[in-house]
Amino acid sequence: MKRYNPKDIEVKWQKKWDADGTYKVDLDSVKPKYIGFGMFNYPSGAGIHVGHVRAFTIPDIMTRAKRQQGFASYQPIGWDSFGLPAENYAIKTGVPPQESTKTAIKKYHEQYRALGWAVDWTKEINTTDPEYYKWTQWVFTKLFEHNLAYQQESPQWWCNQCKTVLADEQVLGGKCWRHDSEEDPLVSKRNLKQWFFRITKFADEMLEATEDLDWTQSVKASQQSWIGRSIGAEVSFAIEGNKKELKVFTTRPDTLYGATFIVLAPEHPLVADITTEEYKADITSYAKSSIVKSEVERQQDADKEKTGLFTGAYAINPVNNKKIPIWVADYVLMGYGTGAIMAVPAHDERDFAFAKKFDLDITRVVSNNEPDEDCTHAEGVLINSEEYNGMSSAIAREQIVKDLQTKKIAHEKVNYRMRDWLISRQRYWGAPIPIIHCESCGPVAVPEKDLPVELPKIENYRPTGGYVSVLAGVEDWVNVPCPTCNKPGKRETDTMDGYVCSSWYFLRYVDPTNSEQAWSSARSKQWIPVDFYNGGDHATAHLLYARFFMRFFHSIGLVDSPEPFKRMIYHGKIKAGDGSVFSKSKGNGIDPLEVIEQGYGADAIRLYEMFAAPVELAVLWDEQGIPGAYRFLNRVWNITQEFLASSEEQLDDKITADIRMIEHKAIAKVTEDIDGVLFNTAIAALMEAVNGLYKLKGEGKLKKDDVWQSAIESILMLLAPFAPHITDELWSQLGHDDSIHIDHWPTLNIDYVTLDTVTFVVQVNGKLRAQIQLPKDSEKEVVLTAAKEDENVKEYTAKGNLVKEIFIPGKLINLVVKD
RNA sequence: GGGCGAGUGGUGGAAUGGUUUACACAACAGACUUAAAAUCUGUCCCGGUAAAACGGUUGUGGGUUCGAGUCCCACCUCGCCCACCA
Repeated sequence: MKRYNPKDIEVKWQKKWDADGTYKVDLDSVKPKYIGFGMFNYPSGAGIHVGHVRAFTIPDIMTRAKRQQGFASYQPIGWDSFGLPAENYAIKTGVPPQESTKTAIKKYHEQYRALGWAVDWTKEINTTDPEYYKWTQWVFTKLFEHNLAYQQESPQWWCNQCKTVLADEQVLGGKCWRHDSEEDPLVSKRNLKQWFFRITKFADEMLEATEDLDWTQSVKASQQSWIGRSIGAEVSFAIEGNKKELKVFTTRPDTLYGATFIVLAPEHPLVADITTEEYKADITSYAKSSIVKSEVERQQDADKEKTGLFTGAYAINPVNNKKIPIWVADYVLMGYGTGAIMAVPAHDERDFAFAKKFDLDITRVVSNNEPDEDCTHAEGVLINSEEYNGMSSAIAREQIVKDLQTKKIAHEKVNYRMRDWLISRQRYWGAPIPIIHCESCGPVAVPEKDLPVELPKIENYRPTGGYVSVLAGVEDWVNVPCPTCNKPGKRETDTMDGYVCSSWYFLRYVDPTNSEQAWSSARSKQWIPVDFYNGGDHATAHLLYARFFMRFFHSIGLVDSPEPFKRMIYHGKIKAGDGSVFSKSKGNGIDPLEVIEQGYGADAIRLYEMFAAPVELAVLWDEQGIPGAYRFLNRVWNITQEFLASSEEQLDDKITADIRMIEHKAIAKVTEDIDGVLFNTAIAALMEAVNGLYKLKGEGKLKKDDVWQSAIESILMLLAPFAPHITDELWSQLGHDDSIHIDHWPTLNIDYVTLDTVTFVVQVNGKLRAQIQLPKDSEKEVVLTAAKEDENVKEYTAKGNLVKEIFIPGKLINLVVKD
């Protein structure tokens, strides 16, 4: 009997799949389509560890199952290969990122193949390939054409280690997303002229659509909180002795009578204008230090003592014409709302803390159950608000805005937490922004015929130290004629945020070699949205960006769907046994190739990782898990060998029914669970089926018979998405010439899993007292009679009077007994 | 502080409002073996019993129900995301 040895079979099948093009999809197939994959991978020098295996096995199973079920199933592959690690490596070693990226990708190829992931290598893409970033640049020019890409000078996050600005979404807890460990410093702000994409234009649409997405709930919640819509009003306050008006945003216009002072952000343009001579020196230095001080330091600690200064100026509260002081404080942020607030200390904790510290008036205007001396955010009934007294907060809120609106003092306003997407990066290893600056024409997009704007090869990658990229020093690249007027112009020297490349790649996947267009509409129509997407890291920003791009493409008729990903799973991380995260810096990542080399094989790693827990949950790496999975595969192998070696013999009806029951229960459960991405229970069902067959084998009932063959083949087909190598091997040993992975999925026959006789549970007062075997469709009276005959049931019903019977057909009867 | 989610054996985890603990890991026992590994078979929530019966048990307390791990309310703990966003 042959023994299960993954080393013998896995490489053999990987080669055969490659040679046969088993996973090559025909993009113009007439079969129903299915496309699924994990989030774009960055090919780092270290390769993948066992944590990544989970991320890529999940879509592998989904697309494999669909391929077996007769779909044109496509698991694409590509590399998100622009980025800082390769550039930093170049600075250190002088090896061009073009080369180190290629080397890294090679290692990934080896790992991906060894794990048996069914990707279509013939359609591989790579963001650093000029043929790809040509179209990334084209996307930029389209956005520019539609006024959704613009330049603006403003204070921006600056990571001093990356030597570049960062988008809002790339700052986590005040630190750069690439430098967020404890020893890393906070990012700071620099006033720079930068390129932005107007993502906020779609904020509302995206928010509305989020609820209906078939995505992991926590990811949807993240999307919603990032977009952060709040509905309120913008109210204008007159400034005493100044013609200009001061606008504030508030979500609580019902508390307007309680606004006892105004607070401006230190950067607010009116600060210089209104500050009186007496306070000018102090205010100027406060504003200066606040602006230089990173905004994160200002925000970091909500419990921090409030700081601020009086400007000497007063505003007039439009509802009661009261004179209220205008202050400057760093707890008000220029980037949100209007950069100015009406402070209502009685009903806002921050304003309350500020008022207490600087001894400002506190006027309660909402009455509720909260104690008077505290600040309360809760709603209630208005007091101290003249004609609005007695109104509920909700009604007053609308009424006050309505009344002020007629005087053009206020109007309803919706605000978003999300800011426009800053995409400029002052680094070399990115896609150049395809803009030429011309003195007479301004910024001009590079015409499509001149794309791509290729990255020039350079010798020294070290950033200049200023706030520009090294590209600024490549003179013969920078100096080009203006495409419009032909006068001398200069190229934009910033490159694009890597997220730009990864926000549209799924469209390139469905038309990877198109040299005329980024993608054809026929292809996007057929294949997009993506049926199945999964990821586990940096998901918020990437998903927002990809959704934004799709909405933009949709708005100009380039795609049919406004959403990129129909179904999205956010899987939990795999952590080291001690609970720490696998990481390069810790050096605790386990290379899956090592585990394969130990002899367990790729199938066992895959199976273990899918079986350990539901996909959304974090999992601690368990050394014992792989041998466990290997043991199960071994049982599958051995029973197949024993079947092949067994003697032919007719089975009796009882055994036939038992085998079919085992087979079809597994078909029903595994098919359903894969569809629901419930892999751990699908695998458990397969184990149960194999255990059932082993039991029959132990009783000497394993014979060479069609019923046995069918059961074993069904189990192999159901196991194939999880363990592709062993199943294709056994499939061929069972006499098949074709691959198990294409168009082979067992069909459920419901009759085989329907029993004529079932176990009825008999309860007395909800407690189990007996189990009786009866025909499945027995009437209540029959079950009741049988139940009453049971000795144990008799004992309990004798304790009182039977007042009621609850009957669930085919399942249960509950006798309710009372004294 | 806000939002989302979760608390079930020694462990990872199962469970359409209907037999709690499927499947596995670890542990223990038996078979095979000179022996070990591998493999096969069995035991495995707590109390109770020779074995059953029986009683208790899904973070805590209450509620709805014939019946609650599951639904509702309050509380405790943990995880993730957001957070001086007006």
